[in-house]
Amino acid sequence: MRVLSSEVSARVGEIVTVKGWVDSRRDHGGLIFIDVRDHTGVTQLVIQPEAAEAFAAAEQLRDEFVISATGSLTPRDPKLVNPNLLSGSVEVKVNTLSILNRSEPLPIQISGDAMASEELRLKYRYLDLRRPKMQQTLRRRAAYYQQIRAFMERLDFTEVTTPILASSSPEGARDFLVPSRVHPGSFYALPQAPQQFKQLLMVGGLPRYYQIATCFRDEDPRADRLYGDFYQLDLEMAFVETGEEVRTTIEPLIIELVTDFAGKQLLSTDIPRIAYSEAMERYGSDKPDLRFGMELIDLSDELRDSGFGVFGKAIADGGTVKAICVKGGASLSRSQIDGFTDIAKAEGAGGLAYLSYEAGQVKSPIAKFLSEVELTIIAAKTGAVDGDAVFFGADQRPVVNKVLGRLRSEFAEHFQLKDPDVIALCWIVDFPFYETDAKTGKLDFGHNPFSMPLGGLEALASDDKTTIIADQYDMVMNGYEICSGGVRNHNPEVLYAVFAALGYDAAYVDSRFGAMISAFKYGAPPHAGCAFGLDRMFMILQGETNIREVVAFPKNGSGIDAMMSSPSEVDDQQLDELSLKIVDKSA
RNA sequence: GGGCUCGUAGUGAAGUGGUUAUCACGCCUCCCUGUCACGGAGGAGAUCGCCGGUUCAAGUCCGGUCGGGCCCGCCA
Repeated sequence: MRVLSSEVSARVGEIVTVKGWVDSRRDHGGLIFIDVRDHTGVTQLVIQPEAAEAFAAAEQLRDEFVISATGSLTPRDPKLVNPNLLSGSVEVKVNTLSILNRSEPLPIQISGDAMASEELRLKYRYLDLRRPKMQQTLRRRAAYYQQIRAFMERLDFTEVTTPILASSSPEGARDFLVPSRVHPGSFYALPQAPQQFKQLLMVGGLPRYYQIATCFRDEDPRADRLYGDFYQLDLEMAFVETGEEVRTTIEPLIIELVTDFAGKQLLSTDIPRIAYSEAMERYGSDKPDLRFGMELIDLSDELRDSGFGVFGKAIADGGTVKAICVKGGASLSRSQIDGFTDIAKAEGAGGLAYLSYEAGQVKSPIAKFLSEVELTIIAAKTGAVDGDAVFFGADQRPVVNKVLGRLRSEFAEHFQLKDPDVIALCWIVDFPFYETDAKTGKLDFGHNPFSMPLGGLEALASDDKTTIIADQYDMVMNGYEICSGGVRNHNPEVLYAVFAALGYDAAYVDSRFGAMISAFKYGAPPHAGCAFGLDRMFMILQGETNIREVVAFPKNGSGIDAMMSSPSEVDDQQLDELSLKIVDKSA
């Protein structure tokens, strides 16, 4: 009977068998110690020359050999206890030892503090996964899913799996296409989300649906975004007409995950609802990190007639001047400020003006352009005191918000204001239904066309379409978007009107979204829902900043799985069956 | 598609234009009966990612290229 490392302490005096990998071997010539590792920890084996066969086997052992050892579990002499091991007060005096499998020298080191590059870790992921931290992550993730499912079941949501072979939808991310053999020239698409299926389930009479759904998107990845496939907690509720009902339904799950599951401190259980426009004005972002303040202060009125040309001109051109007060910012060196200036420029700023408050003085390249009154007002409105620095953005409003929003996050990072033990949640609500494309000046959908415009047909008739609000909402966790949802537009008349506002006629809508629109014509109940990015939320709850750390087999930044060598070329015969021809392999 | 950045034994790192490229872990041989990242003695192992250039001389400087990472675009 196999005994795990976590169990050995309770088995003193028994004959036990332990199995696992050789974590380390300490050969004293006449006495050999082996640390054998399983998924619960490490146990020390002692092999003495008296057990001749076992001793001979032990002499051959190398790192990561797979072994089975049987012997008596004995307490260690108090002087020999290893407090660093859970099993450190006992050891196995081995009688028989068998080598279940051997291992070549490893291409990456599993133990020790020098960790291999991510490139190699992914190529040899099966070795990387043996590391205790990765082992723990895998099991934590299973527990995470279990807790989510338990919550959803408790609330009478029904899990339904939806097709992986689906059809291409013209909106959104790039699709992964799968060629049809039976229907040459036709393709399935892997779903970017089960969006249409879940809405059709609502039409199909299901009151509450959920699914831990695999989603596929062919878009470039980021540290917080996987390439290819990822998982969403997808849910939808029938006869729900407000986003608030969805939010209050699902909120307790997230609070539970933050506190019970992750053991983190929730900044507030009273989760704020912040309008999109307000979030942009106060935080310069639609996914603000609320663990710290540093809000954007609008100084346009105060600096309208400023002697500093950059400020005055920005306002005269219809723009705005805003500022953030960085506590302790006066300690920043010139080169550090240069670094932040580069970031500001990358976000579209012309430069980065600032005031530094030191020893009762204002130090700044621009101070000489500002009047005493202006300096006093700036200090008063931003709350800047000795030791602080105030940074300005002066440009068109969207640019200023974007620049200062980014700087707010960067300064928080620099001054370590992002407490890893605290989780701050908020809902961003009231997204604009339509947006004007900054480049083309053309009106387009802000988020997705299937959400309900607040005010319905009446609102859609408005002259300024950009004022129309969608009943749509995101949940934000520590500056990451973890959920997006909306009240769906289940009314064919309104759906046609939504597209008509952009110049698309009914025939266009019918051709693109046929199944949805015809389903809605047969008594679709009002419905609303949302979807959480499970990989990303888990990453945050685990305190990680790289999403690949919490996924067993992620692809790299180029969409390549170095371990499995995917994607890969296929046989000509396979291509023939699919009526496909590769035109240019180098392109 | 663009910007930044990294690429040196199996792994992780050091390396000021100038001798035979340094260290740790790992690997091989030998010694060692209480170690626990055991210790000791010795050894093997590097086209400094690749191509080109500057130079008397390039791991080091320059250009290109390939690969990794981060970011922008993109991700309804």
